[in-house]
Amino acid sequence: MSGEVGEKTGLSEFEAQVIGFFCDGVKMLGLPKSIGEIYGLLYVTQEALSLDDLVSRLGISKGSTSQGLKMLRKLGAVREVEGELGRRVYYEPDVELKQLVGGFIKEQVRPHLASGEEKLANLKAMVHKMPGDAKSDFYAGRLERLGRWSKRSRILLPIIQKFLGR
Amino acid sequence: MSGEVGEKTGLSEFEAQVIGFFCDGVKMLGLPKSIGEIYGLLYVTQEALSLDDLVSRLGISKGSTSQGLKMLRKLGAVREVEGELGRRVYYEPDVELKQLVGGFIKEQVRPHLASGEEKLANLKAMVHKMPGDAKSDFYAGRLERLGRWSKRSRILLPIIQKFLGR
DNA sequence: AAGTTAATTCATTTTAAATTGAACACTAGT
DNA sequence: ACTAGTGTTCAATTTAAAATGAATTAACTT
Repeated sequence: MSGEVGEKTGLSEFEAQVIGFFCDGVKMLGLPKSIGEIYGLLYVTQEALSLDDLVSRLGISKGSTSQGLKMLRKLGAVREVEGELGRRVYYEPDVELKQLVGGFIKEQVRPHLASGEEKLANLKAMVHKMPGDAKSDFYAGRLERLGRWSKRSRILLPIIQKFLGR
Repeated sequence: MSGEVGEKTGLSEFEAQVIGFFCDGVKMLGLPKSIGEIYGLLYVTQEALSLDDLVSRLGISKGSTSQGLKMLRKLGAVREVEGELGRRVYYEPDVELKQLVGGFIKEQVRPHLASGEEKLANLKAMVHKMPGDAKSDFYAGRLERLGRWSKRSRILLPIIQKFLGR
């Protein structure tokens, strides 16, 4: 038995399945399973949940949960809500696809694209320093093409966001 | 030292950097580094290369290379070209972004989306069998929303493809 | 300021994924 | 049908990523 969702003590079959759904989803996006578990449980739960609620219901460690919430906050996928009494923080999910995708693009996609463009610039500089022979012409052509890929991707992102925002 | 590109024997600094560029790229897409190395070397090389060429220049195993090429073929990211003499197969990269994205969507994205929709259908069935109380209404609402996410993603894919195809 | 509860950090452990390489399979040539 | 050259498969290993949990920090209470 391999792909189980924690010890899922006290999770209904329905809840466990929804959580599994989100685990698959975040895996596809290259995020850790725990992120899917946390967001998944928040998504199927009407009330806001605290870190300790998540730990005890999901049966995962406090450390994972804390880190998972940190990431989810950065992605704008959860928001903190006022805890009734005491200083405990409660979380609820942001359920707007627009927000979720926006956060993912901003935090995960754009940084990679940016570092790629940086590397590309370095490579172009390297080709410039080469003797201008047939091979360096070939290289220049290939790099130019990569530049076009990068540019298109950059243009595409806001289109995606616009499409998903209503 | 951690993020090195193979033993890169006989790879020029320029080639190694281009390969690194593609390694980062495929990592972002959740594909193994070896895929990036193979495609990367094909991308910076004017001549078509055989499996053995890739093995010896990249310093990775035959097994990885064979599996990597298999995946790249399935993605439509490389094509076989006639080997001069002998029965050896030579590969060159498909450098059209349209093709690459199309293959990735077809092979990696659509299957996940499809299995997600399947799971969603199961969940909807589960809610139907529940007593019609406030909680099941909440569940139904959340599942409906997931359905909209899924539908939108499905509609978005061809838009992306159209945008990237010229 | 000592005590209490909540949350974070991070060195270690665990788990999952990718890589290896030897055995196997296919094809062509002799 | 044997041999040599190519390519694939898959059990075992390695590597990278994620999870754990004890120690630490922060925030509040009395």
